[in-house]
Amino acid sequence: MSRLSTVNHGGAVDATDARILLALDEEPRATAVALTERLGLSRNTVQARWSRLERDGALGPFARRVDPAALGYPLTAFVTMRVDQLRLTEVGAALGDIPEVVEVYGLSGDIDLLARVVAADADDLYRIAGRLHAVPGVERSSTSLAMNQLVPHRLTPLLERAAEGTGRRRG
Amino acid sequence: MSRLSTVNHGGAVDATDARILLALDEEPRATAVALTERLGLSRNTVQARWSRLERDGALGPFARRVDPAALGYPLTAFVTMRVDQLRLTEVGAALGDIPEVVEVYGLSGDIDLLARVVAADADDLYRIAGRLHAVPGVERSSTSLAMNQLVPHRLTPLLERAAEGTGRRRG
DNA sequence: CTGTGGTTGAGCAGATTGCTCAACCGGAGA
DNA sequence: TCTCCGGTTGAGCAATCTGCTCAACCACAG
Repeated sequence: MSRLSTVNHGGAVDATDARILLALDEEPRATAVALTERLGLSRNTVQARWSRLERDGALGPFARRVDPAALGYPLTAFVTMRVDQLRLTEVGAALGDIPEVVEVYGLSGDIDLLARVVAADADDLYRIAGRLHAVPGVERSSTSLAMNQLVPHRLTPLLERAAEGTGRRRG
Repeated sequence: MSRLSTVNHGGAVDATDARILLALDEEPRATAVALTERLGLSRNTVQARWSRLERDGALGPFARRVDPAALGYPLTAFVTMRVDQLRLTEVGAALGDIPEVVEVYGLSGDIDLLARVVAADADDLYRIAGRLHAVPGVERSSTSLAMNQLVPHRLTPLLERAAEGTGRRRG
């Protein structure tokens, strides 16, 4: 395998990939041909890399782009939990059964779990928070409502950084 | 009132939209024609709704699909912070200047801010955490490493719920 | 020097898109 | 009940794009 601008394997994204991703970020519905022109690459290259990114899992599921607010869940809250470590798996499964639980992380430190939940309104959130708290194995939980997004989700800065040394691989 | 392709306004997603989104989730590169067949809708409908979803902001930026790990940042951590409320905006801006800060929420409760950060490795994380802590206005911060994802990010359950009363309009 | 792998340009049949039009259909309002 | 309105549908068409294959290049590793 080469290293200079390699369609690398394993999950790394090189500068060219990053440029493709940035272009797609600006124009999600762009065709391969459009990227070809914008990036000055050949269509073959664009398609090969794009396919690879999609296949190698560098791109998460499409649903990540869906805005919960548009779906009818304008409220977001974070629930921190302390749980019985022996029942961690069980708790994870139980949380997974709650549709409004969007994601759950196991954390280091004195908080065991962090769950991000969405809700239709305050009552809904109250109900959901209660449901989380009631999960067997959960010893304590605390719910914080997301009041505003100081920094909305973004990866662009990192993509731009990755795109900088165009053609170069990571050191 | 809006007239331009108004399936529903404001950002609500109806059952048909949800079905389209679910289909796209299964096959992100699906063509409109493919969706047409899979969903039993006309091509016109699919295209009109898809365009609307894209334009009305029901779909977040493409970059949300990019996996930080593939980008070279396999570590995720959550940093909770208490800040000088008067300097909240200032702090937000400062956090936004740090590329590894993927998103920041202002929270209710005794924790003011929750930042999600990604890092290349432990050292990198340590450096970034330090940088957050050093932001003027930040009084206290605590970093927790995301050890594992008990529930990986997903919206499918909510989409399925929304898709259920197919043919029914928003409530 | 040679093998390897990524990139490029070319080509082609077939699929897809963007757009427009007319006809339908059900609900809201007159 | 009748009429208007907006969403849905089917159809059609030119232009574009995709999927795939090939041969030629090029830089690097061995």
